[in-house]
Amino acid sequence: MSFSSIYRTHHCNELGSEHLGQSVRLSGWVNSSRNLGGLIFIDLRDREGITQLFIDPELSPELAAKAKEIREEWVLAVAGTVRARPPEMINSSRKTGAIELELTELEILNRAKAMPYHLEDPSSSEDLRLKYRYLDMRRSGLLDNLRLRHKVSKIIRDVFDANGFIEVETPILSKSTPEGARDYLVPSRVHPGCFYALPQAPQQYKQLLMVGGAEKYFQIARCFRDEDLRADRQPEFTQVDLEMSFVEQDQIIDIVEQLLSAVMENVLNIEVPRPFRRMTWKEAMCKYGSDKPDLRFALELQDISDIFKHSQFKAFSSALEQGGVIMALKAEGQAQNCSRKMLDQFTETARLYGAKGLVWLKVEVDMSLSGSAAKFIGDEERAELLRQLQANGGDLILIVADTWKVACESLGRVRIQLAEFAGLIREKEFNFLWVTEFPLLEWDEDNQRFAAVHHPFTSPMDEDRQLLQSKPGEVRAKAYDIVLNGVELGGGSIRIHNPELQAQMFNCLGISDQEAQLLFGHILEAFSFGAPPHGGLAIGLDRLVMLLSGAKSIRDVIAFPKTTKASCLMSNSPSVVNPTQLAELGLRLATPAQNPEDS
RNA sequence: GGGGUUGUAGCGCAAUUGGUUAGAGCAUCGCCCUGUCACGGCGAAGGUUGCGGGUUCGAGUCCCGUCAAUCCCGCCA
Repeated sequence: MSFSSIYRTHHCNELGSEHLGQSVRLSGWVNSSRNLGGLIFIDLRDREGITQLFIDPELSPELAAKAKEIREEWVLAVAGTVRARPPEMINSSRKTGAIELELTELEILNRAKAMPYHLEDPSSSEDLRLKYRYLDMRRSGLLDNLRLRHKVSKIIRDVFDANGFIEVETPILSKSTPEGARDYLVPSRVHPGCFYALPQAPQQYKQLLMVGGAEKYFQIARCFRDEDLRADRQPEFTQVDLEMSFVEQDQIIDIVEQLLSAVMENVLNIEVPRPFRRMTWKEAMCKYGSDKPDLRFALELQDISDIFKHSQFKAFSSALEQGGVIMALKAEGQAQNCSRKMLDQFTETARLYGAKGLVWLKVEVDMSLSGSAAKFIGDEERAELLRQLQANGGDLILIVADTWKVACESLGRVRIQLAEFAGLIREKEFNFLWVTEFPLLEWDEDNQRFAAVHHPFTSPMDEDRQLLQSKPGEVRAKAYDIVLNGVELGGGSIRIHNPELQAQMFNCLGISDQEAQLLFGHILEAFSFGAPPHGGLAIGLDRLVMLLSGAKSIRDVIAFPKTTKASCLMSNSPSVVNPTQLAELGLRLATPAQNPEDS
């Protein structure tokens, strides 16, 4: 790679003892300057590193005069001679620390105002850093994350290419569909009253590419969802999207494992054992209380309903009477470590996720039980509980009695909190996991109908097809998620390519033939012209890079992210627009505009 | 839509729990300094305590509302 131009012959992390005596040119920003009166030092920084510049005012008074006014972050082009530092002045913490550049020329390419905040201060508030994102990039390590992201994208493209995939761009101006997330809408000028939607995912296009015979498609695709944000959710984000024809689940899984292991090997130099572990959704929920379990620590939930079939304890008996379950989590040796305050926090977590409460029991040295509900537990129940959980003195037992879903999920959250508290998580591990056999449909209480867990084109498992009419809630889907360290990295499914099955699916979802035609007519028509069996998957690129870089938020791996209120502090978007723009689009505001800038 | 945290000088923080003129550091500006590397020394300037109400003789501090950032719940096929 050549850096050579009229501005520089080398970059700022390049010069060393082997360049002694050479005349070179450098350009960059002033990282810091130290004027000692009789000597002037300037640390010049470019994206590669820092080189110390040196001026002796006695030898070059005109350079010294210029250097005197130089401030942080000014842009300089300099020329000089590489010379060795005195041995005791070598800075071993810097690659270029053995040398310095004795200047013969100094050009100020640009001045800079005083920085709005200390660029290297990691405690700087995030809103300032977002407002001055371009300054944040200079020193905070953000640029390193963007480089890492570039590297990941590059490897992904290489692996896809080597496997015969074609990268295809699909439209950003797309069609709104009622399922799923809220759409971002774009008004059409030529069709007054009509709107495009920004894609939540390239889902339909990629299936149409399969009908078109592309067979192996991928795209690093921007997706848009107008929902409330989180540390791991931005209104626009990037998916590594893929789709293949004439395949079943195993071929999709294989290519994704190739992608991820290549990324791990090339980016972090970590070899990931393949094939990745697989687990059914049911097992994940029962054992870990999550559809994206973190397997960097053990701690499995256990169903202890049978032990308490005749329990006198009302919290247990009423849950069972209502068809619920009693789930338990045993934390080895944690009875002493967990203070009352900690147990209260666990209880709060369980409640946050819908549980009515959390029962905790400490196993004493004599194998008796103490804790909130100990007195409601009979001797026989106690013995059976300790036997099933293989509990010993000093263990802590946490119990939730509720509906199956609430009991598993709430205790699953407690499981994570407990692991963090007790330091059980193997932090350095990258634990990949496939979760398979997701349910196809989920009962939607609000709308009193079944809704697709994945999306309406997901194929049911062949052996469960006959349950579609009788027990829709029990049908499993050919759907699979890839999970890394408790984070859902991506998911996909084998799609329905058979028109009758698709009609049956719409029927289950309560979508009439007419509605289906209106919403999905184009894709249904496409499928009627000979659709190949196909399936695919999408990986959240932002989340993947976040995990690889160790960042706490996907904002740290996105060049210009938005805040939790979906605004950009740097450009002040969104903003009000000119009335003529609205008029052109045939739009009139029902509520007065509230420009975030004004408030 | 709901809950938590935070908001004091350009920046990150302090202010003895309601009591005099809101402080020191970094940055800025001026002067000094020959081996620094977050150089150092001396000096100056810098404030409507996010905003709006309220309680009080007195509010940065207590109360209510509001705005912003952030974390979480709902939501995210």
